[in-house]
Amino acid sequence: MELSKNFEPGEIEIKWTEKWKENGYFKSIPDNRPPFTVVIPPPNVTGVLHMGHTLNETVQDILVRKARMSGFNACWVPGSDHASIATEAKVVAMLKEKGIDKNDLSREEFLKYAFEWKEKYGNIIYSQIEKLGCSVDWSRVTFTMDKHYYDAVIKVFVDLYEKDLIYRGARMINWDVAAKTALSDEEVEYKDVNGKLYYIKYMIENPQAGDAEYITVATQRPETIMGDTAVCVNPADSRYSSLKGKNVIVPLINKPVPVIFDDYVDPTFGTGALKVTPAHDINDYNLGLKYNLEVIDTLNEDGTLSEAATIFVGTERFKARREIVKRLEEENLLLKEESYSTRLGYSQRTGVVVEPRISTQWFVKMSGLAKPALDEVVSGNIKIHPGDKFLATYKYWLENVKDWCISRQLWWGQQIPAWYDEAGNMVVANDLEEAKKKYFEKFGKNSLLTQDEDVLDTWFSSWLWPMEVFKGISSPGNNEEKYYYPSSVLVTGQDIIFFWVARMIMAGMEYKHEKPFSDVYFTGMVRDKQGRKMSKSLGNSPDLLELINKYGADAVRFGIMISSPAGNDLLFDEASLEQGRNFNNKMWNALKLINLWKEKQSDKTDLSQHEFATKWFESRLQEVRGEVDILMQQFRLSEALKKVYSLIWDDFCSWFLEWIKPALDEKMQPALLQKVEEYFSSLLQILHPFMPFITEEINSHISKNNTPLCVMQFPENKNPESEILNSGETLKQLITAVRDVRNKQQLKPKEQIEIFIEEKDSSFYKVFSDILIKQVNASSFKIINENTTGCVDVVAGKNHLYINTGKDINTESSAASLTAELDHLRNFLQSVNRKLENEKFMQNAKPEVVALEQKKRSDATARIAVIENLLKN
RNA sequence: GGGAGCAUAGCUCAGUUGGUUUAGAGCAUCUGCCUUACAAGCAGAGGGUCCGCGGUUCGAGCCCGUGUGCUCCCA
Repeated sequence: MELSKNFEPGEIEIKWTEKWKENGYFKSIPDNRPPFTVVIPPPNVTGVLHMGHTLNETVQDILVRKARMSGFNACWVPGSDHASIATEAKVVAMLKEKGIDKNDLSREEFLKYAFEWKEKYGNIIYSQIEKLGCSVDWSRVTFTMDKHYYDAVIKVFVDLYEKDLIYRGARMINWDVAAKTALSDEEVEYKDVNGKLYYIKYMIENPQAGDAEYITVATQRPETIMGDTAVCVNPADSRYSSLKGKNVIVPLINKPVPVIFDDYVDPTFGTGALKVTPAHDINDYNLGLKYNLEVIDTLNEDGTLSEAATIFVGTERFKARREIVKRLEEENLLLKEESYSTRLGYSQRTGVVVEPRISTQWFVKMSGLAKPALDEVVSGNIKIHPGDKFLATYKYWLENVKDWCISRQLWWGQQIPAWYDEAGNMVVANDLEEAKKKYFEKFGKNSLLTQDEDVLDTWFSSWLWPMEVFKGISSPGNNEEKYYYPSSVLVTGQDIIFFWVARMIMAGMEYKHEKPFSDVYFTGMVRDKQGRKMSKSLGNSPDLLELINKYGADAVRFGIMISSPAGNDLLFDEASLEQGRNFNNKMWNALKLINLWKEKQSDKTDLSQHEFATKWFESRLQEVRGEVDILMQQFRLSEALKKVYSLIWDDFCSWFLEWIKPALDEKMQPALLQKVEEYFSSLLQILHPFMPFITEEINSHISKNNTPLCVMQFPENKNPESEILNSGETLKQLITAVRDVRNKQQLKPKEQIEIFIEEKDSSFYKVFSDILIKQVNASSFKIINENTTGCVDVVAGKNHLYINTGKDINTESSAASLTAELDHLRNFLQSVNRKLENEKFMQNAKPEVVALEQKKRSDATARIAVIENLLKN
């Protein structure tokens, strides 16, 4: 069969995707094998895969494929979450384009549009996961708004409410004025910004003669002054002691408010006088509670000034600030402006500045749930990788966790199962019918009940993910759950350690009394090659499908894994994808070489001349297979891939294939060819979890076995023979050293040389002398006992070679390099001798360390003698 | 402001309880090659004050202290 010049991934990827799917290789049903369960961190249904996902899914696929090939019943559950805020925003925008205002729709109508939208766009993400080669079980796709999932979320809400772990109350919460909903603390991102501090006059009501007419209050937010209900100073601050019992006049609205005295105020900050706006600042709110102050909410839910503000009603908050500053100036109430660096909270979802707002919301009590989740990780029952980095963060958060605000003023999501009568009496129940029953039991009457309008935070559904994908909440104790739960590894980004990971552990401990996963592997963040975060606004995030089109999925997987040290951020550079593509071609060309050999086979059956090469390669294979196993158990996937890459490119292609390559006029022995194909197939098997498509494709050309690699089980690994590995290393060293001489002497490839080696143990060299001769284009290789003249001398390790190039030799440059090496060796020997002559070293060092130093001394001494001898001649 | 992590070749990183030839890899660089699998390649080479300073030790890239720089988390 004619093979293309280079590997062409496109059609091959489609072919193998189909084949895997048709045969259901990734479908998992419980059986006698041990399970290896992974649940995908559900991406937003609205989204497309970005590079962070790509890294994540690739890591999971590598682990899952490796497990599937190692005797496990591997089950990787795909899915997506409904992403309340993001999706609702997209649907609202889509409706707007159609000329429909969300406010004109009923909840049911809106949800109908939302589900239509989800059906249309929600599958993009799945096709991308498939394109990447992810071996997920498509029969298990789960969406956080599926019927059973929805019910499970409601069930958990009701249960936690009945356990008194959920409550409803008015609290200061983070308000997103764009999405018009409450946010949890974790959804707020703080950024340093340059703000301004405005110094404003608050006139004193009925000042006494000789007293000041006003006090100066510094504020960053003049637009909130209409909500002021007091001015607070420190009781120890002598500047203000005369104000006891006085009122001051709030500027612009001319409203008198009391001066209160509290330690909370820092006299050294600003002017030492604080305006108190209980509705718009958490600290002011607490002061308000203490001093029983009125709470005046001067903002609407969309961030415009409310009726309560009385002036600038309907003006957007930042515009209102500018207008108010202008008016204060006009009225001579603004003393000065000062630039001031501060921190502002931004909504993670919409990017707008978050408003602290008093609002009645639902909360989960966290402290009780946090304890078991903390213990599980601290005790090592759940292992975090890399642990040194994240354990402390995890601990700190759980030890200081605050209650979780779970209600959102949206429609897209699980509607809170609380029902109210007209007087505001409430029951919590799984559905209306149950609510009616409970209501009657509680209040002794029937009444018209209305369900809470709000939905639950998306994380309140995804924290059940590892359980409910197996229906562990909606039908607990079912066989699937028993078999697959707890899952094996969770692979996710470190940015959602609190949002998701910690909460999943809480939920798992609460509902299963068992961890949801045994290991957590945190991948780093994908940055561009300048180290900047990838973001839409910077436009530095490449399109995954374009990359796959350009390089192939295997090359994308390779590129992202090779530059992804465990847990560290990854600097994404297309050059690494190129490296992956080149690697594909390298393997493709090895296949082409083997195919050429197939076409002209000899009838010879004597393999003895290739015994060294084959035995050596077998041992290398075993050695690397063992190393890769260990690295993968430690989640050091990048290093494992590097090992396999080098085994294939260097050991197999550059060394082994060249060593056994028949001369131009010779044919290939069938028995040798078979071994080559076996080795290649083994290599492809080791590489398969990393690069599934090309490995399947090449293997299908060379393997007699029809089983695809994705389900082919790894053989039991044997121990490599260290002696032959050592000999192989020596042989490589010799070849390289002689080639270096050839280069330096500027020999043409076709010019032959003679090699002599000085060594007593000739059998050591005999086993590979044929290979050496062939690899350096020598006419002969002789073992001698004395010095030879007219040759170039080479010292490779302990081996001393003489090379007759048949040309005049450049003795000067070789003498210079020998002298340099001699210097180096003498220094080295000196440092070794210092150790060996040190009594304390001899007393304290372990015997094997001493022996090693002695060996270093004798080796170095021997080499020095060889070089000195050379330089004499 | 509190806490964590990192600093090794031009770049990205390995370097195991302190001792393995006075530090390794990939990429990049340089030199020579159109050698019949592969120029998206082959062969070879160069490249390091292990961030600074101090300490512990017979011995420090590794342990301790301190300074500097960067990154992240929390308020």
